[in-house]
Amino acid sequence: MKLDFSQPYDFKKIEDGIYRKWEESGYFNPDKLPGKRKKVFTMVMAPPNITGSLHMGHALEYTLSDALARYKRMQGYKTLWLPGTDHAGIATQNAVEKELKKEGLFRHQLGREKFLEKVWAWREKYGHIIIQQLKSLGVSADWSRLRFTMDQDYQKAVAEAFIHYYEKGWIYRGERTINWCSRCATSLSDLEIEYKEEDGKFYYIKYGPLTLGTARPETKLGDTALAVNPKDKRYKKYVGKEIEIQSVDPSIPREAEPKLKTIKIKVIADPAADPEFGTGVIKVTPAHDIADFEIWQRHPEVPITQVIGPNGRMSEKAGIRYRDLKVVEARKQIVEDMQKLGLLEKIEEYKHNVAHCYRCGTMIEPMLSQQWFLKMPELAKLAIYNVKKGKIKFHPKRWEKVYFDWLKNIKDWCISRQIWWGHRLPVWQHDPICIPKSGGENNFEDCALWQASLNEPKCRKCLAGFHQSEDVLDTWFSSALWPFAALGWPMKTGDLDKFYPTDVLMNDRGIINLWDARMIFSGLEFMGKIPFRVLSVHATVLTREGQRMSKSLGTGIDPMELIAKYGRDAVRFAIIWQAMGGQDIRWSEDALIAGKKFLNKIWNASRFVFSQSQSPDKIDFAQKPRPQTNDDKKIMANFQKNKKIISRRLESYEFGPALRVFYDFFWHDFCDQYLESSKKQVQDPKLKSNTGRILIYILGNSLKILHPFLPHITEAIASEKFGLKNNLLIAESWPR
RNA sequence: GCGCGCGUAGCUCAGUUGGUUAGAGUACUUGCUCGACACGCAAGGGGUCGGAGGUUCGAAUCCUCCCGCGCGCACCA
Repeated sequence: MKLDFSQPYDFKKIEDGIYRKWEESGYFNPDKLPGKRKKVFTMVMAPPNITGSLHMGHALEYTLSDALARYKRMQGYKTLWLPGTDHAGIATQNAVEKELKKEGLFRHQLGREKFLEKVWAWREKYGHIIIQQLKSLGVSADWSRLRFTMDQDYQKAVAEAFIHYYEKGWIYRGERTINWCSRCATSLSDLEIEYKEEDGKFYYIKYGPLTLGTARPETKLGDTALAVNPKDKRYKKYVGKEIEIQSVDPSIPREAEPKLKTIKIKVIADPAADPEFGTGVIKVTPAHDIADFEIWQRHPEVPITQVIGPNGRMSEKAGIRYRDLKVVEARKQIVEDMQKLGLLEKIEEYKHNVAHCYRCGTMIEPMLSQQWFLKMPELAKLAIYNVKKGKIKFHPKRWEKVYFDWLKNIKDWCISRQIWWGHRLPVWQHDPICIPKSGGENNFEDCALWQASLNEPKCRKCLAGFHQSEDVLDTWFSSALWPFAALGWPMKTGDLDKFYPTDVLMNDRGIINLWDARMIFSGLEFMGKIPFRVLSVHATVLTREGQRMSKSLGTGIDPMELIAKYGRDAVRFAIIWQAMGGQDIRWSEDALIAGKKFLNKIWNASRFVFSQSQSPDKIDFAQKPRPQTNDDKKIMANFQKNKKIISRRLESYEFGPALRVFYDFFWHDFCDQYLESSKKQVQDPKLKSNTGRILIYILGNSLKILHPFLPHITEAIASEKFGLKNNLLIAESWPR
């Protein structure tokens, strides 16, 4: 490629082709970087989902990471930025199911194996799109080390981790009321649900002598007790007694008029009942409410009735009157029935937060089911201790609080999911568990084994045969191993030796607990070392109006469109320009204009400088010229000063301020002032050649400093016009 | 309910431990096509720094309260 400085700056002509040069050089691979490079710098990329296409959040994260990686590379570090993609269990499965639906297919019609074939085919087809998009941003990751969280080796790592926990006795199987998404047909952890405030109704229902309030009257069919606060004097006389109440008879067919039925229900005392709220009486529905389940654990004598099925419809046990109705339909029906029978005292309007699936938005149905759990107390302790001791630094520090708050009140992690796409649990089991329900933790040893210990394919207790668990692991269980599993763990690889622990992890605040915390305790547990030294939590990109960018809301901005319109470097400029710290960014198109103008400025300043030296060869700019005039002294000193500030800013992950400082120097000090005075200086034969050297020196070194931010234009100019030790700017050393 | 963050020029944002006429980008006004660049240069208009108190010789910067916006967490029956 030949640069034509007689033409105005055109990003299309300049940027294309640069990326290929870098890839061909091999410099993204730390082992192929020139020079001695004793110091090592490592980052792992937060692996994007294979379902995804690049959004502004990615563009921000990867641009900042890339700037850091390039800076460190130039600083002489053996720099590894390890890329990958995530299989993203539920998200990907949903995407493929949607695709199938277009053909009128449903995953159960295909069966597990066929369905997984479809997912792999889908991954082949779409999984690389995001990689291409990353490349068009200029991401300097080592693609030769690209990993996928469902690679063969990675699957081994996940199984190894599971077995490790299993042998420690930290994995158990239990029957619990968990968050259930009836659309995805799987359990979800607490971190995988989102609350939305919704208008609802609050129903006051007569229970014999008592009245209680509830937002979910349909779960009344699964009530097995009433609870009051032990200190509540109003209800003291009922505690421990069974009371007789009139209730709706669920055995009357739906077509017929509702009838009353007399049932008995026990009143228990439990601190979970708040005397201040409602009437102070609550119904206990352990199978469909997580808080009620916890009450049940304190009162195991209370029976459990499951009246809602995994499909989100009322079950057999709800009685023929309600059976098969969707939850909301059943609610309508039972309210109507109770009204007719005079059981409903009053209805109030109220607002409350309703849980939804974070992947598909369906309302969460708490549901009793058998799941696998990982005990968290010891792991949480490790994670807290190491951050408290400062082994891992959070930037900005305030995010530590979010991390500590979660870990301090940690609950055991529900790690099983009832989907097909993911890491299948390496356990062989029979269903249901034959140990009697105790409410506590089930001793599952007799009911499940991991493969290696499976010499007796029958349960010692009930003699039932074993089969491999149908469940897969929570996606985050495998992501938690990323910093070391991506480097080859559990094998003892050279990479693991060289590159673990990593230096910096950069990501959005939304996954501090979902991912970062889990990497921290996993790293400590399996490697005995923290997975990264610094967690840099970057801003979230919002719309100009301050809304969340989202495809479904139509508020998203596609970075690829911006790149097509403004070019890669201009988009990077706009991102970094606005990345002023942890503060959220209200995306402003003005920054793109500023970027465009700045690139034009660089181009034209270069044109001027090169017009001063007609050397046909590549120009040497390594020699530091001696300043002669006052203007010479000023520009040389200013360059030194600003270079130092940039380094300091970058070391503390202040990308925006770093860029702005140098923008100011380059535009005003160098172009507006020195370039202008140089025009006079070159008239003087005594100053002419030295002035030329200063122009070259400042320009060449400015391109170096701007390279982490604007890699394409700087590389294009420098690698063509300047004599570089390794032919490319990317492998040059940072100015001294 | 608890916690966190934010409210500074029309718009998007800086403003490091309190200290001279509060800055940048963008937009706007005027002049300038002089051999890097009109995606430019030079000059300029525009802010009682959300509000009210307080500390101080001095506060956008520290303290208290209030108002507005955003986010996170909570056993929300």
